[in-house]
Amino acid sequence: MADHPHPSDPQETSVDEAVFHERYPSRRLLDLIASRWTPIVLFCLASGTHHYGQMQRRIPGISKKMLSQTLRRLETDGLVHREVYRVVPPKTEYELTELGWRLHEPVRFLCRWAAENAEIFDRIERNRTVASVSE
Amino acid sequence: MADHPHPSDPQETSVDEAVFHERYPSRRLLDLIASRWTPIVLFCLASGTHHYGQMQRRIPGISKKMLSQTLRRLETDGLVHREVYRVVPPKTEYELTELGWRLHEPVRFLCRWAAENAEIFDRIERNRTVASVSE
DNA sequence: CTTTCAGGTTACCTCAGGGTGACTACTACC
DNA sequence: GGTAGTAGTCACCCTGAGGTAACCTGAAAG
Repeated sequence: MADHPHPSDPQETSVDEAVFHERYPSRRLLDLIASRWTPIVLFCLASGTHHYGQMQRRIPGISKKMLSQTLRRLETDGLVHREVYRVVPPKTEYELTELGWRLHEPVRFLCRWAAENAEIFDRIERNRTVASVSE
Repeated sequence: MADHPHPSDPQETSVDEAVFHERYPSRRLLDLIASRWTPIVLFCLASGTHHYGQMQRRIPGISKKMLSQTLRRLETDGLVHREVYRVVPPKTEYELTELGWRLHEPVRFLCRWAAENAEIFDRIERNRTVASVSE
């Protein structure tokens, strides 16, 4: 599948070597923010410490399962701190760690860029619908 | 699933309304760059016009199917221009459109940020392996 | 006795993204 | 007649992300 590099083409160094190998930071960053709920949860916590139920209310459409799953992943990654209070009824608090705050930065950039360039996405959508009509 | 907003909590406006609704630019941008091969192909074409086979050689691990599928999606979205030369053997050229170039911008930012903050991902990986060992 | 509340877990199902391998077309070259 | 080279498509399968619904805990309140 991965061909031998073409000896006859001098400028043909692989893209992957440069930036997108699985273990390169760019790929890792993409993997982190690509999952559906991660950036949303990150954003939610960026506005302050939250309880579980509070987050579920603030993020419409998220299921309990996905909320805990996402939080657990972020916790083991060290991006979110989870503080459990052994009271009845239970109480748990989530907040971003320093690492979490740093990751919030590129996500915030993406959102701002997307908002400022919103018209790009309208153009893309138009292209897409034109294509599907004349197909 | 999505609860009624809690009337007793004044600051509890939904995160989704703010930035991550399906139709909001930030979500659209994420959807675009989240798929495995899209940013790679974008990056590859950012270094100049390419032929199909040239790209397959420069992007190790990509299958013919995913390469054409990705290129087709980018084409119908208007991010990539495809020029077919009806010669034998066949020849096709791909290049970024103006729209494609604009989308290359945030992707490039992500890569640069990731490279500059590479140590974050090492820390995350360490956290992850520690967690899996003591589990 | 059973319902409520917060904060979950578990089992089960679906669907899309992605991978593999075979096959196509057309001509030139050996 | 066979094979190579380019640019694909097609049919099939597999995996993992994500969704749904039921269940659990433990004390307190009705």
